[in-house]
Amino acid sequence: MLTISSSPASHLPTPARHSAQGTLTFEDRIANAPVRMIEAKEHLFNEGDTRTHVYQIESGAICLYKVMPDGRRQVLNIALPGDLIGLGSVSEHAFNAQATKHTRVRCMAASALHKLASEDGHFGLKLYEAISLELAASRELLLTVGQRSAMERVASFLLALSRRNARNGERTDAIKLPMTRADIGDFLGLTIETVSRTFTKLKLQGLIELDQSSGVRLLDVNALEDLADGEAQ
Amino acid sequence: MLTISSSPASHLPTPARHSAQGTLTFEDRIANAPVRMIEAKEHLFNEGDTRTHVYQIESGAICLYKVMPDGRRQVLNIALPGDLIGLGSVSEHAFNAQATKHTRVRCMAASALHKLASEDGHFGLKLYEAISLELAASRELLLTVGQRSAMERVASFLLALSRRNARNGERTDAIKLPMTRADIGDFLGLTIETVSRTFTKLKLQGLIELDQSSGVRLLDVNALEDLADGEAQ
DNA sequence: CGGAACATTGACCCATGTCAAGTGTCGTGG
DNA sequence: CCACGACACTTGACATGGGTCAATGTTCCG
Repeated sequence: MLTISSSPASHLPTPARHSAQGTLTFEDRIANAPVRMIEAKEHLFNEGDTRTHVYQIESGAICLYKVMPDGRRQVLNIALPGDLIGLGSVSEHAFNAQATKHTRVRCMAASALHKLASEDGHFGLKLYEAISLELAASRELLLTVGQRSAMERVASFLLALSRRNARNGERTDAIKLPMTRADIGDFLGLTIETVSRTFTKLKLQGLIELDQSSGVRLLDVNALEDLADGEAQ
Repeated sequence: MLTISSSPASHLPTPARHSAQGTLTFEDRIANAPVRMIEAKEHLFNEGDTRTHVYQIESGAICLYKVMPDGRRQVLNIALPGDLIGLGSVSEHAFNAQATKHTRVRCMAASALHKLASEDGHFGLKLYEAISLELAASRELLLTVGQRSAMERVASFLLALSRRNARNGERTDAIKLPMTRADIGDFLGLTIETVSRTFTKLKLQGLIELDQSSGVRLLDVNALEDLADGEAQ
């Protein structure tokens, strides 16, 4: 099942309580960390930058991607509100993080996180859980990009966004795409043209409805699921 | 840079020392964990199985893969000696693990690991580091599968194995492929035929030499690197 | 209103998939 | 030691999904 972003700890209820050691919980700390605003197209960090902070998205969307010397681009994830980005143990970022729209993030110093984790095992396990969800999402995307057809990829993608909405208590049949066709294409390993053609094909088949190219209504979720799983026709 | 398997902690020197709390280090524990033997084609675990253990490979190779209902298969990683597999926080495995040849693994109960991590932050950070390397490798593979051509994918793959050899102090210009063309194909998102044709193409270009289909000699690493990075011709 | 950025659509092409023979290579049993 | 079968790999001929290039539409914002 394709997943948009890792959706870590933040989605659990986050009561303001204290851990055994009397320190603040992971959720508390993030919730009170300083905010930073990023404009559309602005980069939060680039590949090769020193990993200074870990961020949690409050609103907006951040596109995580890698580029090849000739400009080919692979989007690794599209991080949405609630998601943590920048986790990892290597001292430099291995990818770029760019806002697709006006975005607010909470910033926590990586060194502070590291210190807390080494002092409080439960805190460290939180990081471990968060990153292991990211890994699962990355592997799911790998399956999609490596094995599925264009139709199947786009169907998987739409369902992933729908599930994401479900988790946030928003409607599951109406999706607002927080990114361009180019971002979707580079996420799914397709060109803009193929993404566009695939949307129209899905529309002609009566599975979706398009509203101004960034609004999508899912008309037949079951059919989309069969498609995504390669069980169509 | 494409990486074969995550290559975690185990590659650091592993002197038998004790951590601050007087408990054994991660490396000590793994090194003394019970061994299990697996025959070629046998599964270590399957998708959906309860995550009971974390394993470290001593010898052999384990192919990690996901399958779709219709049988399409994506190999996520090919774990080699030294690698940890089965890390993650979800209670069930999200993929299958199958030996490609006779393999020895060390087994550590996941519950014990979890307990140790919650008690000793440094121990937890080790897990975090190990899994974050896996994530980086998975994302690198995603770039390869999503953006590179067949030639570029195979070149990246061979170089990944070569670097892997380098880290183990083995020769970097002679590679023994521990898996079939089918495994390679499903790893790179290609068919067996395309993998085979690509090998012969590389051979005709004088970049590699083949010995009985599982031995590969790299004749021009620089050219292979240019190829892998999309900088050829 | 005008222009830039984004999206759609069409025509064509090509890299890779599919299908179908072959050709090793290896292990087993006669 | 050889014959045989199983399996993996290679190679060829052909088909096709998705890429490329180019034109047109649409949306949005100054």
